[in-house]
Amino acid sequence: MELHQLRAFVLVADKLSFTEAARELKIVQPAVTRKIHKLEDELGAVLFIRRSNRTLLTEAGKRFLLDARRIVHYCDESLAVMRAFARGEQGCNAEL
Amino acid sequence: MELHQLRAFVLVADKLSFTEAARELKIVQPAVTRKIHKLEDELGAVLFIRRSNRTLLTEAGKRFLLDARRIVHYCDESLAVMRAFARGEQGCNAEL
DNA sequence: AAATCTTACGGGTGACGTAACGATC
DNA sequence: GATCGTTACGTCACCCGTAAGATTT
Repeated sequence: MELHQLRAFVLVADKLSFTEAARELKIVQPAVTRKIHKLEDELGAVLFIRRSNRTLLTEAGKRFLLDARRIVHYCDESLAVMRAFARGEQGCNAEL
Repeated sequence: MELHQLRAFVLVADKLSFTEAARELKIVQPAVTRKIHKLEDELGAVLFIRRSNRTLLTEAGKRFLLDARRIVHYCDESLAVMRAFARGEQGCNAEL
């Protein structure tokens, strides 16, 4: 399980569309399909119901979305904090 | 930023040793070095003080460790839950 | 027929492992 | 001189994009 998979999953879940998610991620639809499929394999659970026109979340998908969203959000936040912190204290702080 | 980087970081921080972390990850030391360096580049902050024999956390490293540990733990937990969930309800639950 | 997701295929980037190097005790 | 982290290098695997296929409206 990797972050780029979670980011893709959250986007697809939000848009309920692989096409839209791909556009936002600035990659191509097949790439999104592969990311999600690999994630599903690793989880051992199907996350979406693909119905030609409509894309829906399964129960497992709904459940996982809560976690995925929180994880992604937390990572983004932490990354921003660290970058700000680093900017503020350019010289790395040794403390031996 | 990816999970495998965070996992490596947490291990190195715990052991305070790239060598030990590599052994646990079942990869080789240079691979760990590269993971950490890439992570540091992305964060824009140095995480470790490499002092020949000793490896220490910088202030930035200490700070980031809290987040990284939580994120990794949360991912592992969520993954376990999802797998259990999937095991319990083999047939994916449609709900259209 | 149009739109959407999937599968197949070829190519490029990234990560790994081995080996050699530098530094510290 | 032994240990530990880094750098260089060649190889392999993974992921992407293009193209073609299947399905539904």
